Amino acid sequence: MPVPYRALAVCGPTASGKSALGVELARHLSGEILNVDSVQVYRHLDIGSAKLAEAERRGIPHHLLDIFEPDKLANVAQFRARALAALEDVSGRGKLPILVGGSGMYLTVLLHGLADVPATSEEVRRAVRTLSLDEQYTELSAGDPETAARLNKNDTQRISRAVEILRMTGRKPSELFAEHRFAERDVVALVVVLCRPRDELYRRIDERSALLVRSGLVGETRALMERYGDVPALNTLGYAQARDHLAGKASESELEQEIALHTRRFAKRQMTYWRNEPLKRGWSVYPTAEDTAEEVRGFDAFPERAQKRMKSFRAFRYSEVELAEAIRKRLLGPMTQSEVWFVSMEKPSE
RNA sequence: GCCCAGAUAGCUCAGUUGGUAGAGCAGCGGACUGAAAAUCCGCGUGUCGCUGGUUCGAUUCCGGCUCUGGGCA
Repeated sequence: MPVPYRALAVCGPTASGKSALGVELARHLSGEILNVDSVQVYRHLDIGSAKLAEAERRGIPHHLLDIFEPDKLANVAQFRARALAALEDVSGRGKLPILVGGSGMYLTVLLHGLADVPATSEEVRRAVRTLSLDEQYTELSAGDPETAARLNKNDTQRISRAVEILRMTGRKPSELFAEHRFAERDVVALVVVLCRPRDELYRRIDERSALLVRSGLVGETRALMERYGDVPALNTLGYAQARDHLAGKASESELEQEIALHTRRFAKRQMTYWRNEPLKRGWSVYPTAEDTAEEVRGFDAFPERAQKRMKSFRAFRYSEVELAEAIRKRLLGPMTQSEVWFVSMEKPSE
């Protein structure tokens, strides 16, 4: 087996400033950007997915953007294949690959691989979907009681997928996943998770939502709908709300608020992911209990009582230059497994 | 200035014939193996405006005060 690729990753919730930070770090560390965002991989989904404009990329090469057509459902397996190729390319030219994006599963799968299951078959998928959810769940319960017990009866996507795996392989998903356990180590990454106090993050989300609408999200959505129809790629943040707006379900001012609302919820799910994923994957986590680091939470936006229930990230506070220097030093040393740094920036990077 | 109505969760409100309270939205926590910006699960988070009085006990009844609407001047 070849030596694992080594990479830097910049992750964290949406609107935290990952893209801009990635570009800055690429400039300091002689790196190139590899997109790890499940919507930015689509061609023509530009405004709604908040792709960096050419000028904002500041001459840094960006890979894995615009690699799929909107009417062909992208998936994490295809992404992984393209990403490994890009890693080889960038590493081979002596540049540091910098993985930037908010799609947690895309990063997990890039680093740890996927269970050995054949690609989604449209035929099987169609056949499974002719069944009601109850019928699918019954079939799953018979074929793989363990997976049926693990999944909630309402989890349409996972139940369908599990039944597809059963039918395609004749094997239980629970066994296939147990054999794999994300045990591959094709990429060893230093994962920087960008943290912000929640009130600050939510303010940025409000601003971004307004900006998307002002920049022409509705027009972009209309054009995409006319060209491709109501494809799954448009069942995503911003586009889904713009679609409702076009269908007359929401006014323009409601649109902005709806986008902000759904974006906040998404950001919260991302924070849950990054808080909990590193330990599950066996990554080293910094800061440790011994490190002096500040707590990052929603200090100001919520009353005392709410704070008690809100988990915080302990994070190192860096300026961009200090962070780049710390990363450089770390990457010079040996790294046999991935590690994650929770980091907050001294100065907003946008 | 006077009259009326209101003041309960972050917001809009319900409720307690006197035994410290519950809905919606917002919010918070979690799951996650080929749609992951998707999909799904769990959780009320409270000085019942302040202050006296009555009472075993007041968020509830009574008085005063403050604030917010509306009306009359």
